[in-house]
Amino acid sequence: MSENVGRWLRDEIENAILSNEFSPGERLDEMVLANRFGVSRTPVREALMQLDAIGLIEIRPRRGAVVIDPGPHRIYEMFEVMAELEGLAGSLAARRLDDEAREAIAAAHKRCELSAGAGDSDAYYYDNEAFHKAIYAASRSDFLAEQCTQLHRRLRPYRRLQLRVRNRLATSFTEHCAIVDAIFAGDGEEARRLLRAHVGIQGERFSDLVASMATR
Amino acid sequence: MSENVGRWLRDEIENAILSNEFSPGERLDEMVLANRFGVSRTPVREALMQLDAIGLIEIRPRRGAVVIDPGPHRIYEMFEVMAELEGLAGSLAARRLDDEAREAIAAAHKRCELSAGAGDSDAYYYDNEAFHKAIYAASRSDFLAEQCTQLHRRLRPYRRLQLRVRNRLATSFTEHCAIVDAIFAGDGEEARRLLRAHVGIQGERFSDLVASMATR
DNA sequence: GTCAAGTGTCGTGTATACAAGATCGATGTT
DNA sequence: AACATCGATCTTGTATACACGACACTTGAC
Repeated sequence: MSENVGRWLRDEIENAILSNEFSPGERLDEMVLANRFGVSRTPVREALMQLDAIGLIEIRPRRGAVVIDPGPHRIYEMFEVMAELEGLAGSLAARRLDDEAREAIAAAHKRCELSAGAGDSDAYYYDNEAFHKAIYAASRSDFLAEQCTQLHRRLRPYRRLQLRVRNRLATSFTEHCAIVDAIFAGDGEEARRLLRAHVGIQGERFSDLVASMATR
Repeated sequence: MSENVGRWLRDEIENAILSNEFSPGERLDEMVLANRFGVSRTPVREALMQLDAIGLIEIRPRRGAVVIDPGPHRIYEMFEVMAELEGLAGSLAARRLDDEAREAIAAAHKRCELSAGAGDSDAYYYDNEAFHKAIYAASRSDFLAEQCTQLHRRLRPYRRLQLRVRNRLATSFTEHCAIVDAIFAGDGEEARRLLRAHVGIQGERFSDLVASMATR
């Protein structure tokens, strides 16, 4: 539990939303949440205000809070922006790479290889996350790293779906290999291009998924 | 005044911070703010929680809120990210341009020409903002437009300093011309490159400014 | 039978009260 | 004289109380 209840609740509710425990469009009743977590309405409200500011929920005056449903199109837009930011991170990483960052990326890449080889999509999910975070760190831009991490979190639920798609694990790892090569070679533009494609393809795959579900 | 006091206060305090009325590092006392705006502590706290979530202030548990001082390096990082996002917006705008967006950009560009010609840096400041917003809108990506607008706001105080630099007005407008040409020609990659440079140079100029002040 | 208006109930918005921790100063000791 | 410890005061964190608005249900009229 964090130092103050409000912040703890924010994380709790945020996780509940991102893990789809609270579905998009669902109403978040302050008293229900307060009872569930055994606190009063005050810290619950503070948590909700913060989630509203972040954009995870919407508080309509006098009408309560609902979980925002980004909708397929907006999710695609988010992937599009994410692709650009990851591309920048890769480009900077290639230019600014030092031994420490190199080791971190190599280690994360190695773990991805193991979980991809084992076909363990849950394990790969986490190792993949660590791999991308290693690249953010290597960019040596704190602000960029924060922006990427935040978007990564927001897109987590939609990304997770895709690893179950046939062959995506192997394809993803192959793309990682090329990315690592480009970064280690110091080729910033190539790293940018590859990462942009690597992330962008997830947005497109997501679109395909939605389209196939809509026409089903 | 917005529909509820909390949201109104958030905007009010946010503006006060962005216009440097509250300086970086300054302590924000809840009671002082409450008295100043004639409300109780509750909505003040809600506003502060939101500003904390956005990253404008930091609330240290039991020790109060202070305005975050990004520091020159982080501001440079923010310009770097902004350059990338504006580049993406320009690239999308070039590809997706329709008549309405074309008109909006042309009109905003025209106003920039007038204020630049008059050497009116205050007017140019606002016209420039409108010009960039027209490009965000032309990108037809709501999420991207929001991200750009948010960063634009955050960087406002630092951007404003620069228009006073000698010849920056004319240079900026010249860059705008090339950007408009690329977008209207449908050349996404050129628009991306030009916008990236246009925004990126502001980060570099800011760095120069800081450096010159530090060695003064 | 359907639609509209009014009333009641529920939930949010703001204020206030109380509790707990942090800071600063004073006093005592080394 | 300087440092540490204890205490008072001030500020934040949480709870509770009250007020106002929204929504739903009921009742009456057309």
